[in-house]
Amino acid sequence: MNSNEIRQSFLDYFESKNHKVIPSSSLIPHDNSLLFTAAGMVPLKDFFLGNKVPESLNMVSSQKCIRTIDIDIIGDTDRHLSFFEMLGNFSVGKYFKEDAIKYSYEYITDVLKVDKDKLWFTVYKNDEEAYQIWKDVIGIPEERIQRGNEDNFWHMNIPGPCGPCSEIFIDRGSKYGKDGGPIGGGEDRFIEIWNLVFMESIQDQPFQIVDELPKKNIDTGMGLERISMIMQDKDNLFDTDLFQPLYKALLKNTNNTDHKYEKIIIDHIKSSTFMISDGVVPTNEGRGYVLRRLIRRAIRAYNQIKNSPSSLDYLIKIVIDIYKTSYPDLVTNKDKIIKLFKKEEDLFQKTLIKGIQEINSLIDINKQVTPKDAFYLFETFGFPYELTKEISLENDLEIDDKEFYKLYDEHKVKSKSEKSKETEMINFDVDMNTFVGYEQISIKTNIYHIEKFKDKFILFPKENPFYFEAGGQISDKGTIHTEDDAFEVLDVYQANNGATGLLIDKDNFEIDQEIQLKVNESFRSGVSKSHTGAHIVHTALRNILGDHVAQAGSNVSPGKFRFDFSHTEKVSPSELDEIFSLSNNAIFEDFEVKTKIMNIDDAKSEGALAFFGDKYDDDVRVVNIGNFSKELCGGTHVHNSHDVGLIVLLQESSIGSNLRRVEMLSGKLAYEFLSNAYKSYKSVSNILNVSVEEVPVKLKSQLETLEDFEEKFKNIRSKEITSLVRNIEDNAEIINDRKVYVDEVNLDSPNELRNLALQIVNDTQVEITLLYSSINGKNSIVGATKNNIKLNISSVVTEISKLYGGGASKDENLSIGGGPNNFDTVKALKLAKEIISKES
RNA sequence: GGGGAUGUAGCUCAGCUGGAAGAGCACCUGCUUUGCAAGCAGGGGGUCGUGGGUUCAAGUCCCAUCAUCUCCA
Repeated sequence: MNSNEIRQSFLDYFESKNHKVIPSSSLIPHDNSLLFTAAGMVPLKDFFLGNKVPESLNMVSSQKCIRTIDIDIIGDTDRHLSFFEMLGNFSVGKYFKEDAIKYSYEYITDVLKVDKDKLWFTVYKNDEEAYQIWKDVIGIPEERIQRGNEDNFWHMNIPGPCGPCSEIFIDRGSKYGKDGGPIGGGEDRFIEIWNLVFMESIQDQPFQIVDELPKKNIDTGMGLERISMIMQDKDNLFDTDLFQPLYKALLKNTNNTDHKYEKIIIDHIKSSTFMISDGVVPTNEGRGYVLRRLIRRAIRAYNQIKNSPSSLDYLIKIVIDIYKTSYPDLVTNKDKIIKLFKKEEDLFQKTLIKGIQEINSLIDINKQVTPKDAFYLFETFGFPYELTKEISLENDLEIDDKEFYKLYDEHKVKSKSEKSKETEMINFDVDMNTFVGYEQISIKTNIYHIEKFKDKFILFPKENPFYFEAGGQISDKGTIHTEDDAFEVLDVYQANNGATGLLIDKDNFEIDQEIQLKVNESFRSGVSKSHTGAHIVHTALRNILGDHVAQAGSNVSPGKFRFDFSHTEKVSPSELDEIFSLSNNAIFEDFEVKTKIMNIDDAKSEGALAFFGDKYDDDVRVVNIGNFSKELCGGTHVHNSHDVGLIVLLQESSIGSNLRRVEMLSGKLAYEFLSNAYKSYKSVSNILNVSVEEVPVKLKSQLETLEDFEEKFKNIRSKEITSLVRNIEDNAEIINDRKVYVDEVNLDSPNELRNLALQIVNDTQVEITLLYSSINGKNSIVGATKNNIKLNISSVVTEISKLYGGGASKDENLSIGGGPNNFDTVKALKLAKEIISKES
């Protein structure tokens, strides 16, 4: 059976058992606390937690996943992959252990036709129920059911749902290791193919069960790669049809075979392809950084074994070929994937060249490479440590690994960021309330729950019009009214089930009390203008710059908004101009803004943009701005594009490689900005005494005139100085047969003073000169001699400058000095002459 | 979010404890020469990223800011 057939048979089997087939969701999870979708249940989390109800309680999927925790191990083993597909069947409170176990057994033995005698099973140590089902209902001999400890208990490491699990293994026979079953036997012999999780309890700490879940869920996962390996009777994952085409193509371009490097390349190129396709861009932070590491690790491995300078992009095409039927997006995004990948290849090439330069100069100068040097190379230049070691070894230098990794760990600790306020988890046990803020901003309702929070209180109203910060839009502001009083809402909080509460600092409320909630109207309308504006700008950016533009974050507040997006280069002024005229024209088109709840598949097929990664949810809220923009969005918006008023671009900037940011104003703030700008402009036109339109031309000509005058002034000044120089020549005195001129002069700048001294010794018979000038009340002294004079003028100037509390430069023929203190100039110059007469 | 580094001529970069802005390549002119990075002589080209500050004096020190590279979370 090839892998496509296995995937399909799995979906078909469970569809026949009343499961709804759900599509693989994006690798970018909706939940921003996760880097990537790492399991089939990630997109379904809200259903399992009871926050939402799915259309069908039984579901089945083949979910693409990324796991990068052990990225450094990939290549060393035959088991680790960064990209894999998880086949899974799920039940939200519908069926439980017995059916889950029956289905899995039937699928494996009847559909895949795996030999029953090769199957082994594990259950959690005290899960008697599962044990009984395997033994009595299915009829598995007791010796092939083992009881496990923590490996057989699933939880998320936080307070929340948890439960035992049961795993299914296949015995690959004695050539893969010793007998004894999955627990105790050979790791490579007993391969885990399927994990069935029975989510039934609530824990407050890992393994501390405090309660039963009201509804019991089933969550299972079977790695497609592993089951393919079994079904295709291969030794390892890389020999399956999911990897073989890549492997064959790679071998054509390499000389010596090294399995480690081959595995790294094949695995990483696959995960990179999928990640870029789902909108990740190589950058220096977050998901983008993981992608960058994968790409660079692949290139580095390729450099070790390739036989000619070449790009790895040919493998991307093969990845797409393997997966195109299940993931047609790959084909659509092919050009984008290759473009971004090659760009990262080029960038890495540059960092390698730079790094090699640095390490060579270290070896040349210091004759050694310390662990500190190696870490410096790695941390500042991104130069791979193994490469540093290799080059050092070629020069008979060794580096202490331990010392290097010590520095690395120190750096990791130093980089740990402090928790921001927003990510604080609030674990209140509170029922869900209803958000009514799309329709109403003022409402009478009742309090159903009050929570003390630090020295303040959080009220939970049954119906809530306050928007909680999400999708970049900041939380609403407003007030709570009782019959005779009003309280300001200090902040909006959300409990982890999604119930929204209002923070106040007064303890004046009680459960069931009726209150009037009022969202600040102008605040809300300001935010809505900005949010609709952000959608318009998003579309404009995509229209002008291209479809690779994807939102990387946003911040929406009254009158101001900013939008971060992926883009590989600086946006040119003319592009910005186009983007903003397109945006403002959209405003003037009077597009109606309509929100509607629709099925996600329909939304997608209509081309709606998903701001962040999609999550599986049947119904999504889609915001349409005429036919101009269509986005999935939970935020608040104005009713018509003209309500935005105006969009002004403040600036475009970089926030990291391949990431740009635009900052904008909307509505009244935009008007005020332009109005002030116009006032300034108008006042400039008044000063120049021309009409506003003529300002640029007039200003330019004025500046040219100014330049002209400066030039002329310089000429006049230099003539003046020349005549001054002649005068000086006449007044020079003879000291020790040398023509010497020492005097105070009146000049405008230290530069002029220096030039004067140079002219005196270069253009006249004077051989030694020392000049003092008070320039803007500051003491400047300069001394110069003809080249053939032995006197070190620097020492003279230094001596004199000391009188003023300063110092001087050290050139023997020209020295500039000065000092901050007051001193009698006549005395100073007299002393200068004395020194000159003594030393010359 | 936290750390490290860089920004000087068209390009690649040097510039020490502050004291007259440099090299190589490229470019222009002339001579020599017509063969694999051609030689010689001369020349043009710089807001030293930007804005402040300290100082008699800042490419150099301090602060802010922008841009680029890079490691970590």
